[in-house]
Amino acid sequence: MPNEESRRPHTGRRRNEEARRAILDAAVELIGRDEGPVTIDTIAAAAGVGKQTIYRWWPSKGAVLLEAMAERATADVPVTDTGSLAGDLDAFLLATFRSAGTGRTAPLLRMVMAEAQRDEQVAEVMRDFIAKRRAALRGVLERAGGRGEIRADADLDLMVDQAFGVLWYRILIGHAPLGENEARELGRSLVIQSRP
Amino acid sequence: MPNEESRRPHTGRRRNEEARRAILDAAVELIGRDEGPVTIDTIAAAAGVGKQTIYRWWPSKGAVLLEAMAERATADVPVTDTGSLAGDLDAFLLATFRSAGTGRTAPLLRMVMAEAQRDEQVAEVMRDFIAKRRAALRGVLERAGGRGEIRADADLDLMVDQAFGVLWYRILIGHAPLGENEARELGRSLVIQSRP
DNA sequence: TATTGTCGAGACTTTCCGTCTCGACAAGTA
DNA sequence: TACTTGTCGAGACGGAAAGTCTCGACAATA
Repeated sequence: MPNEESRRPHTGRRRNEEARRAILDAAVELIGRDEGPVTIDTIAAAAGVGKQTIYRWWPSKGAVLLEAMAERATADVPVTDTGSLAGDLDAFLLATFRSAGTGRTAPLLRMVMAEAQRDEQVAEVMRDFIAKRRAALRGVLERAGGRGEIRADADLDLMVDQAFGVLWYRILIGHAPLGENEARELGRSLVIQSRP
Repeated sequence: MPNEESRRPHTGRRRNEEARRAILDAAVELIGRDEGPVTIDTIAAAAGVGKQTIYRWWPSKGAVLLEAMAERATADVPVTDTGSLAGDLDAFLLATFRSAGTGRTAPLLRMVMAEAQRDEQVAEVMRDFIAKRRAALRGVLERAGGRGEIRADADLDLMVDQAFGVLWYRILIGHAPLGENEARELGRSLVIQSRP
């Protein structure tokens, strides 16, 4: 089956980028403000948009939130190279905790994770997102391994999950803060447990 | 205001223990079987019970699932004393992973966590449950600290969250297994990072 | 035997999701 | 300029699920 896009150039009115931004921003804004329910109807109303405009471009509410989350995560957490495992971990974890643990983002992450549990389509995209974040952190560890900073029998995947596990666990339960001190202490414990 | 229970002894028909068991079991069974939706109606029907009988004793579906989860966790994971940190951690983590990572329980945990994100009442009880689990593991670490097995500046709360963080993160995302090997490897990394 | 509270069953209301339809409008085509 | 195509905001609509309410039956106690 040939691709229909290639047979015929696009006709008709184009997608409104302003509507897309308004939807993503309204969703995050509603969740962060924490006043009343966050539904497709309230998001559409807050964005000044019809419901169909949302469903035309996203399959579900979870997909909207997931896109907003991914947008922020990739923009806020670049991978830097300081030359040492301790430095790289500190940079990565500080940026990650700052981005995820902050006021508007944490409630967003909570709702995305909840949606992923009851919507297999959201879970699918979520796994892709998670895989990318894990690969970024794993890259930091592998680079340190190449410098001889990590013992040979260390379980890198487990270390990655320890880091993101603490992050998500604390976000979802809310029993402990996610600040700079916590990021640094976590980085330190990962360095210690992986030393040759 | 005096307690009404103390003024007048209970009269009328008593709570049916068999109905309670049937409700909790039906809920877990429905979630584990993963066929069709798990709602208050389907739980009531599967338990052979009226909806009102559920709402008389639990405020929401999440509360039912949370009770079923807590019931299993406390029964399946006793704290044992082997005399060494490595042994105690192994016993605790093996029992925990066996209980949580297994077929019927993991989907239950997923749904409870999801409910806790959108129901503050469930979240409240959830935090109590989590606090008890964390205290159990922290007790293991403190006992090891008393034996001089842990460095003085170790962050015990962070270690606890690393363990449960990995558990929940892998349950919720499903990107990696939660078997005996993983439990042992996790125990090993916690021992290494906390050595004096 | 009378009172009290639980039982199973199901009707009912409310909320939210997701689909469908409408007239208006914008972008490309003839 | 007309015509075609697809998006826009708005809202009606049906279905699913939560949670409330009522009913007659039944069990435990006074």
